[in-house]
Amino acid sequence: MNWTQRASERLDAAGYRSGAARRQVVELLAQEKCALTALEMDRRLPAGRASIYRTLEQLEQLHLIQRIDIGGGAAGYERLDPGEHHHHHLVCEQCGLLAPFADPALERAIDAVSRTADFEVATHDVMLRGRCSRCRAPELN
Amino acid sequence: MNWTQRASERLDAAGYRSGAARRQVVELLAQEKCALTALEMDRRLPAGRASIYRTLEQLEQLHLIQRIDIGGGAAGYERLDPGEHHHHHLVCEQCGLLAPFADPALERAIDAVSRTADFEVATHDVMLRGRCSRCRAPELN
DNA sequence: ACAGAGAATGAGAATGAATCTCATTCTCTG
DNA sequence: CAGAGAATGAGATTCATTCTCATTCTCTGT
Repeated sequence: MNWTQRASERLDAAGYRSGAARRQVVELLAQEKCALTALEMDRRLPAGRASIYRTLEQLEQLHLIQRIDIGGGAAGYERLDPGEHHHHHLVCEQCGLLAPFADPALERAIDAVSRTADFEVATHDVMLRGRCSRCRAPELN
Repeated sequence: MNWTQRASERLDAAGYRSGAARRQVVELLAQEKCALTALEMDRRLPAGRASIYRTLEQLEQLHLIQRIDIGGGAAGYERLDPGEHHHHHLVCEQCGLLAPFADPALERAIDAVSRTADFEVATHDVMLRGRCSRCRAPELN
């Protein structure tokens, strides 16, 4: 079963109704490999902004997508597949390139802090910022 | 030498001129213990918004303050002292409480990833989100 | 001291992201 | 297949941030 099907089923099960806008957003997210911003979706789809944000909110609540903070006050959204494991991102401050990475030691350290803290930790974000290899080789641009 | 002095000296050395707005921002940041948003500063100071943002940009460039992303599309700024060691934050998603924490194992894991990555990593952010102990004990509110 | 070059300031307009409003359209259920 | 009420989307609104530019202020050189 692919992500599109899983998402539709879970949305239905949660009591939401199916509509044109929701289908468009789910399909776009299903195709895309990396994170997309809400306004980028608004540009690419005929659906209205409000419906796009509403759908993203529902999908996030059901853990079907992950919202990631890509500097500049904007958020990106990407598909969350059950098999794929949890990962974080490297962002190039020059060109905006987003690259995923995963590291068990990092996750272990975060889990340890979460257990110790006087907080009920629900989620965490890690973002490494710098320059990608492309931007470090200016003669290529 | 305190932070206010250090900041003023470094700003002067960088070629910026001293003005009323800059002094106000530096003094406010010097007093405050935790992160402040730019608009909070705008509310508390007679200085204009534009000057506040300009000063924050200069201070950040000189590593005299640190900009931290406190969800909701807003940024907080806090003083960076040379002696104090690097730390991250826990944010309460209910009341917005910001609490600092530091963890050597976490830093080691991040350094290891940074070395391995095909990126020249300059900075990193870690944010743990959840509910603070106060918000978990609703009878107290 | 002080004049002058040009940096700093701040009021308000502009931009960008996200949220809200509400009349209309569409989906399911009975 | 009718009706209750959810979904939709155009546009207004809010909030953070950035930009513009006329005015004020800081330094530097004399």
